[in-house]
Amino acid sequence: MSDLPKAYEPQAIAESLYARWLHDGNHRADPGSLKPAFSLVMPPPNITGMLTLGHVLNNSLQDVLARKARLEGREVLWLPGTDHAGLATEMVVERSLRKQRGIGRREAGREEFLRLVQEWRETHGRIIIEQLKKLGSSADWSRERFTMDGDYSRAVQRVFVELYRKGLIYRGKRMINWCPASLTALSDEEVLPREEQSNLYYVRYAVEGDPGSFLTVATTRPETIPGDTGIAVHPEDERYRRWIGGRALRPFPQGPIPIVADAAVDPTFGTGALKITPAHDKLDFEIGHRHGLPIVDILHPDGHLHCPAVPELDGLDRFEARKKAASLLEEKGLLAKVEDYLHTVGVSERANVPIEPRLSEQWFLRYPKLEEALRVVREGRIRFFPEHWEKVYEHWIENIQDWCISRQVWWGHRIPVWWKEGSHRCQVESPGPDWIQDPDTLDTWFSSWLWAFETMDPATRQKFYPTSVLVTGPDIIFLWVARMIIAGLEFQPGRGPGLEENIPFRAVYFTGLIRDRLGRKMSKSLGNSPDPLVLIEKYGADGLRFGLLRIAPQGQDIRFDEKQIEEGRNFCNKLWNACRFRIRYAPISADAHPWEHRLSPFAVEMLAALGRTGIRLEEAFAAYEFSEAAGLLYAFVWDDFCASFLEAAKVDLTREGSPTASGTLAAFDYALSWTLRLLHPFCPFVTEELWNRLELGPSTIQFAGWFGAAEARELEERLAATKEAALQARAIYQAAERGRHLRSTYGVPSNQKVPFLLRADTPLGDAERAVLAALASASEIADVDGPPPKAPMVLTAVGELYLPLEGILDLELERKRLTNEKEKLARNWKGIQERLQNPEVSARVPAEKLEAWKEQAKQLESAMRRIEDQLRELSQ
RNA sequence: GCGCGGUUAGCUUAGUGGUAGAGCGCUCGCUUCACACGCGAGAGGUCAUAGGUUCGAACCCUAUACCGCGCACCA
Repeated sequence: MSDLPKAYEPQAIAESLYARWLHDGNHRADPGSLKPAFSLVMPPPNITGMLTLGHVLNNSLQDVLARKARLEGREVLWLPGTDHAGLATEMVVERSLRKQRGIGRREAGREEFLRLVQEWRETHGRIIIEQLKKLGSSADWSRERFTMDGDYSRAVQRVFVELYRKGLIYRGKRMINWCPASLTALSDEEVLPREEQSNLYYVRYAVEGDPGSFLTVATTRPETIPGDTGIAVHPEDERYRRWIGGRALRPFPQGPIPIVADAAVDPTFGTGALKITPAHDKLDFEIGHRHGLPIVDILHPDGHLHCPAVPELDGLDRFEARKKAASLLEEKGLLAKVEDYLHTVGVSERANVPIEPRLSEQWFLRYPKLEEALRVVREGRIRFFPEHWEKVYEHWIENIQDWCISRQVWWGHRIPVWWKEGSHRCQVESPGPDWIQDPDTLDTWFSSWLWAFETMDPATRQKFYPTSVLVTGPDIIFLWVARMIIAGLEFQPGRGPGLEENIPFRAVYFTGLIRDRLGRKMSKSLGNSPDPLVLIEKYGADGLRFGLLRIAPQGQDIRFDEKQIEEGRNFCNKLWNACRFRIRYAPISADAHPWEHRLSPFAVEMLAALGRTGIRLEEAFAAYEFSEAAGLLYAFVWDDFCASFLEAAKVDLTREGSPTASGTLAAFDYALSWTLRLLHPFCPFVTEELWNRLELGPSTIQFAGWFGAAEARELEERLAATKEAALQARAIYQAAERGRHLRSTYGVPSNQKVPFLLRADTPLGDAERAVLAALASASEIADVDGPPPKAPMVLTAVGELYLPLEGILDLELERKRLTNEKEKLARNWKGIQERLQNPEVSARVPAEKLEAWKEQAKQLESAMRRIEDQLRELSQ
């Protein structure tokens, strides 16, 4: 055990510690273990992903849970992996293909393109995994899974076949969300609403057989006019009633279209007349369907117009066409007016372009087990933290739509359907050489919804499924969380048929979103997302983790500020230096029993604070309040342990023949040993390093036990007889603080030792007096019987403290200070008196509370009297 | 439009009925023998607004405003 470097240098230790943990297999989960199980599955990051602060937060939280569980003696499985992210990866690879060879995936061909994706995945796909290791994540990397692994892929296909046979998966021609940039269908959940400033065009349609009459329609999309096959008005709308059943003239290509009545039209919006383009709008499609209107598709899949009948528009991009259509209308005198209009458009999550509602033949899933999915959450078998996400979940389940699961994407799980001469078969293996497999792949989420159990072999499932908790962001509550619950209930991977055994997790912890200092979302384009690896480089993984977790309250977004990470690092350094201090005194005891020694009041008080912290920590963890837990530990280490106890210990340890010195060392070692373990989940590296350097126990801290509520209570019981001592320690700390206030008020510099005088309420022992002197930087603290002449005074919990320095007393200042103090006390006293004298209060407030107030008033009175005495003294 | 959160010191926030707490930042003083990634002291708040309940409200209720999020077929 040698002296420690002056400051904690995270870079120097992290790598080798992590390598040792891996080498020793410390994070491997053993399904055969007899220990109680604790398990998590890591939300698999995309293979295109780079580590973001969101990942840091999410994985730090999981690591805290995993490491705490190991310390508690549980068998932990934290199962990691990556997600193939069909569309995202395909876009990334296609982009680089275009850049390098100037061709798209279609020119390259399916086989060649997939080869390139594989290649890309091998070189880039695990970057984020390596980054997670730098964070200290204690996942069981030997079990790393990938959603395109052979076994996993087969499971995805088997599940498809199973659901198909149950009649839950079907093929249908429906209105779906089409992404014109990625050229694929999307599910409703992958379409995000975005507010856009656009225009509302008022277009005049001539009414057939009624010369000079026009029906004006308000639309945001004049470019879809060629696809109009009708006009709809509300059946009760008096303005248009006479025209129902008639026809209007479509401006281009010119032609008559029927005017129909439909209750879905809102007569109060726009003009109350709606142009019907059944091929390009969901509502229009429904109305068109009801009235037997033809469907005219005027868009190519890529969003360019396909309408040879209107050459001016044909081939234009949809946004170009919009402008062109407006000017065509203008020319024809059919554009009544244009208004500015703010509205919401659906945007493709990945490609970030407005989606097109499009009629298309796709595969759909009718969700099974919805009743049960609702029930397991309502009945608390799965608990959400924060709780309010339950409502969001319920609302989604109750209004659920069939899931469009096919994608016109190559990178992904190929749909297990085989075609021959227009007929198809659904099975995993090919039915024969002349059968052709469906070209489409499955939505990536159709594979991730199996993640909680298809990543586990039977033995692992037996031990670890259902998992204990899922830590994830609320942005994927539908995409992933809800679907995983449904999958668990439907496929029943658990030990038995009960709901309880098949839910994928018992709790879901939703993290907050990390925003920048100005409250904006982190995004690449804003350039406001710091690189976590740079932060790790600067502050260490421990500093980053602790700093971030301390400011991440449950359920609230986090405003990120690098200052807070700096604080995390400073905290680690504080801990480091407390250990550095300890090493200099005496050998450390790995199994200290402070209660077997004679203890100073300061040691008692610190141990009591440890006990309090332990109990509150347990409550915080039970409620998944991680920032609360980190805050408790921060306060204990910084305030109770370092600022108070350690400073007092300096006196005890340097006093010749102090009878409490051995107790102070024992208390130090005992508290430090537990503190390191309590902090280990938050700061794995520095705690492991210190644990080893101080030789506090076995070769790794990771399984060294946990200071839970039971241990905390046991400690409190052992200290029960010493409550008085703890109070005394607190009184001395308070007196020292008041003394420093006096010094500061009179401008005595910190480095100048000055004598104090004390009129003590009860005699003060030498040891306590020495600590008070040290904390107040006093050269001595001498007893007096009465007020010394003309010396500034403060009231303290141990008596009146005077600073009797010749010539420094500023009478005016001192009078003002004391008068202010008295007034403050008086205000306080008055408030209590009013309460006590109010008959309604005494009638309602419990007696013990009244007693406490009376006691408080008495103390205030005594304090005021003393200040008055002093004021009188000064004016003599 | 409906629903859910939030609004406390310059910033980040704790505080679910009895005199508003912390960290950062700021000001001042300290190379005090663990730590300047530190130590000490101080200034700084009509708890978003308006009503209500209560002896008493940051806290409970009702509106309003602003911010964020979810949901929704008003073109």
